[in-house]
Amino acid sequence: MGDILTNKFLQKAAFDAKSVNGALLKLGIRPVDLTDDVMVAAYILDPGRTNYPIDFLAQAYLDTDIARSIPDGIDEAAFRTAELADITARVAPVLREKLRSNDQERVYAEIELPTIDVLAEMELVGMKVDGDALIRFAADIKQQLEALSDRLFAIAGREFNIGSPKQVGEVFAELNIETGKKTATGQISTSHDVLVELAQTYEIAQLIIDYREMDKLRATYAEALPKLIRDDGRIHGCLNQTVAATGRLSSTDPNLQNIPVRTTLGQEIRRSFIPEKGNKLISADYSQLELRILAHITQDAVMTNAFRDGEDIHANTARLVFGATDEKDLKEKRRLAKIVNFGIAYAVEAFGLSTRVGISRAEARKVIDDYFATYKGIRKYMDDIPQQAKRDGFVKSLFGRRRYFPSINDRNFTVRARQEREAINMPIQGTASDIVKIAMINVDKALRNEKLETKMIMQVHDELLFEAPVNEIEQASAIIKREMETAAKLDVPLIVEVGVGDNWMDAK
DNA sequence: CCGATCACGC
DNA sequence: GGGCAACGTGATCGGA
Repeated sequence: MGDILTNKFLQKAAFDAKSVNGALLKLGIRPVDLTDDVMVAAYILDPGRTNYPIDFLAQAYLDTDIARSIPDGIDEAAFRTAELADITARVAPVLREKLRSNDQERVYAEIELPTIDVLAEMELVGMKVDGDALIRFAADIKQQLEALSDRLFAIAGREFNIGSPKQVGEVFAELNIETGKKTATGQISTSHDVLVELAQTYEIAQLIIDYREMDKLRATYAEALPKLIRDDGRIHGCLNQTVAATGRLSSTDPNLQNIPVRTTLGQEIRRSFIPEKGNKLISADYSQLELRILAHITQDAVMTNAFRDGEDIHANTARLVFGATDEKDLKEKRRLAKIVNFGIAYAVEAFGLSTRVGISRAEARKVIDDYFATYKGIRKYMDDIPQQAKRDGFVKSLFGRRRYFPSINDRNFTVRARQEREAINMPIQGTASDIVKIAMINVDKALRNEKLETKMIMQVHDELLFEAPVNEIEQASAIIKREMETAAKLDVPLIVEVGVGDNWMDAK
């Protein structure tokens, strides 16, 4: 079996090769030269779907159905396995031809297929987590939550379920606290933004904000993660390749792409991700990856030159758009510029910007106008892309990844506007995904070539995380930085910042 | 079981 | 006039 699977002269098509190869890797077999993964191929053809089951592939690409019943005397599992193999083999050439006619052979063969084995290996290696530290942290948090509950009940004059937005709204009503906002279902809104407003006047609002943060850390991380640590002391989650419509990976069971980093309390969770004895963690982050891609795609001269000159892009925006002059002025305006720069990639409108920056809608309108007057190429892009999506039905990343927009001509303004924003964002986020996947493939190959023990263990969209023996740190860091920065050649440089530490927090 | 709401990441 | 930042995962609530 191993001989067949590692034979380079045989073509091999699979359905969900990561699962198959992951199982083989555990047995010490490393399959090579996978010709096709029909699940991944179907994802590249239309990444907007939520899943790609074999019965869908049979129906959509072979115009056949899977068997409704199993013949007498045949084991069901065996039959379905044979059927899966049959459909996989028959659908593979059909998908290949569609990829070819879409000009997507390269994103498939050079990015997605090689990514599969990298992900299988990462899942197999996993991440070491200090479960005892998390359990201690959970106990500590729980005490603080109880103290918070007592204070909240005292203020409310009664007990209530703090975890229920509905009951929080009821308590606000009883205390004559006006939130002003309602949710889509007509309930009193207790969203974070509303609570921040109320916290100016009412202590209870701040306490609920604090409670929610701590309860999140307790339930989702401190209590959940230790249960997932396997006998090897590590968590082996899933990295999903066919979920996100833009080409990003997603992470489940558990989600290791949303480990806290922002708040002091949350950072305690991140500190529990550690290397084995004798190893360190290496974190490598692309600096401003999406904005650099935006500069490249739009060919905007001002933004492109800023990146070429190695300038601080947010400070640059603060000067050019907000007219910042002296240092003191710059500090505050840089903060605003940062919000605007991020908003632009998501096609933010005046209203959204105004609530985020804390200015009036008219002022926000002017900021956006000034922004486009400065970065003229970006305005053109924002105008062109929705038109392209309306004309072709899809837009694409720099490497040919596509996303379709079936509702971009919808009569409903909300539906249409949403698809326009998604279309504007996709080439940016999609190209970032392409580049990071290429980097993963190339770093993995380079580490292997150099016979290093350093292992890639996580990807968080613009960050790669590695675990390395202490004596390999310098060499591995150099390889990682080099391969990531040269993963794509754009009209602006790609810059990667590398950090080393004894936990994920300190490696940043 | 599922939609709504909330919170975490990029 | 409406509705209002892209992409995700997961915990919890509360009604069906």
